[in-house]
Amino acid sequence: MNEKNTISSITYDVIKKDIIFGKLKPSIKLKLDNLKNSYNASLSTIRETLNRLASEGFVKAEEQRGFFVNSFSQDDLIEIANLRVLLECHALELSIKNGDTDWEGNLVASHHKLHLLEKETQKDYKKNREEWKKYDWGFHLALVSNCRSKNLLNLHSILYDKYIRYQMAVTEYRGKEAEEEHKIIFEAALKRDTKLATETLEKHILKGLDHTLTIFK
Amino acid sequence: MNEKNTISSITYDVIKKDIIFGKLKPSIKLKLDNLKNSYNASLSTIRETLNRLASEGFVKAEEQRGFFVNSFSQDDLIEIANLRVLLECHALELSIKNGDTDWEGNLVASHHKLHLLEKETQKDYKKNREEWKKYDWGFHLALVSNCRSKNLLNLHSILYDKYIRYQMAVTEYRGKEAEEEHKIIFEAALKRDTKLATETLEKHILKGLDHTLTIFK
DNA sequence: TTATTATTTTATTTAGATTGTTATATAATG
DNA sequence: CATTATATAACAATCTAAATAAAATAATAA
Repeated sequence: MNEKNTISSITYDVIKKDIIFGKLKPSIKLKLDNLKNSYNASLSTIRETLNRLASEGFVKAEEQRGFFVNSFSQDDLIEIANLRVLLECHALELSIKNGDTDWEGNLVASHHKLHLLEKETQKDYKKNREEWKKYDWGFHLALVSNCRSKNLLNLHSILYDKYIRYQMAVTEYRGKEAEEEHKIIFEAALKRDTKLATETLEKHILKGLDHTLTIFK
Repeated sequence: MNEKNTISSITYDVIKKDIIFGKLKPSIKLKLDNLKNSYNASLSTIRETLNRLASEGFVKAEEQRGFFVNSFSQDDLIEIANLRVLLECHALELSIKNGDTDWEGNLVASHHKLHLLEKETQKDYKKNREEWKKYDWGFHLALVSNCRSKNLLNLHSILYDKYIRYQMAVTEYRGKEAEEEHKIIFEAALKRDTKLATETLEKHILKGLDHTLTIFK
C-alpha cells in the first residue's frame, strides 16, 4: 500500500533501520555532511529525515549543534518497556474484544511464520536479527491490529521499535522462553481469554526488559 | 530551558499553534509556496516543520501531493480521548505515588492560576481561549509531571494538544462543570487519593469528549 | 596552567534551477 | 454523450551553491 517512492521516505527508512540495528550507534553525532554522502541525499532531504526521526525520538536534535542518535540509558529503556506494556496490553484487550475472522486468520498466519523462524534464529541470531525482528513484529502487530484505533497503533509501533533497538544491542537470543510465551499469548488470544493473554504479554515484555537490561551490567 | 532561537523552531511553534487554534483549518491543503510567504521562511524550513508536524500527527503528508492539515473525524476524536485517558490516568497514578513537596507546591500554584482564569473565561471564551489553554495545560501537566517518565510525558503532551484542537473548534465553554472536576482532582491528588483522582480525571476527559462531539452534530 | 583570541568546522538558512508528478483543461475517439 | 487520450499548468521533490552564524578547536598571551 504505502508506496515508498520519494528519496525522503527511502532515506528515512534506511536511517531509521540503521539506528534500530545499531549501525548508527547510540549517542554518536550525525554529521550532516557525512550522512549526505553515505545516504546519497541532499542536505535538505537529510535534514527532513532527521527532523522526523527526532520527533519520534530516535534522534536528538540540539539547536545549533546538530543531530545525535538518541543515547541509551537504563531509565529510558525501563520507561519504554513499561509504556509498551501499557499500550500493547490495552490494544490487545480491545483487539480480542473486536476479534473477527480476518483477525484470527491473520494471527494464525503470523504466529506460524514467527514459529518457523524462531527455530532458525536459535542457530544464528546475529545473522537472522533483521528477519527475526520482522516476524516478531508481524506477530505482535497481528495481535493488536484489531483494536480499531489508528492513533494507538501508531504510538505502539514507535514504542515497539524503540524497545527493539535496545534488544538488538544484546548479543544473546532469549529464545526458548520467549517462544513459549508467544505460544501462550497466541492460544489465549484465539480462545478470547483476555486475562491470560494480556498477563502473559506483560510478562513477555518485562522479561525481555530484564534480559535486555544486561547491557548495562 | 528550551530556547527557541532557530527559525525552524519558531516556525514550528507558530504553525502548530495555528493548527491547534484553527487558524489553519482541518483538511486544508498547506501549499508550500503560500506558507513560505506567510510564515517568512524558506521552502526547506517549511518542509522541515511540516515533516515534524506530520510525524506527530497534526499534518498529513501525501507523497508527491503535499501536506494537509489533519482532518477532523468523530472516530479520531474518540480514539484520542480514550488514549488520553489511558496515558494521563496512568501518569497521574505514578505522579501521586512519587509525589513530593515540589510537586505539591507546583500543583497548588497551577491550580490556583487556572482557577483565577476560569472566572475570566466564562465571560469571554473566544477572547481567552489561548490563555485558557495555557493554564488548563499547566494544571494537567502539573498533575502528571512527577510520573518520572519522559517518554510518557512526551506522548501525553502531544495527545493533549490533539484533544484540545478539537475542543478549540467548539464555540461554547464547558465551564462550571469542568471547574468543579478540576477542583476534585486537585484535592484528591493532594490527599494522595489515587482512586478518586484518576476516576474523576477519566470522567473529566470523557465529559469533555461528549461536549466536543457536538461539532459533529 | 588558565584565559583570551583567532581559525576552522559545521549547522542553519536562503535562493534558484531542474526534474518529475499530479491535476486540469482540451481534443479525439468510440 | 461519455470516455479516453493528450497537452498544459501547477506544484512537490530534489539538488546545488552560497551566505550567515554559531560552536568546536587550535593558537596565543597572561
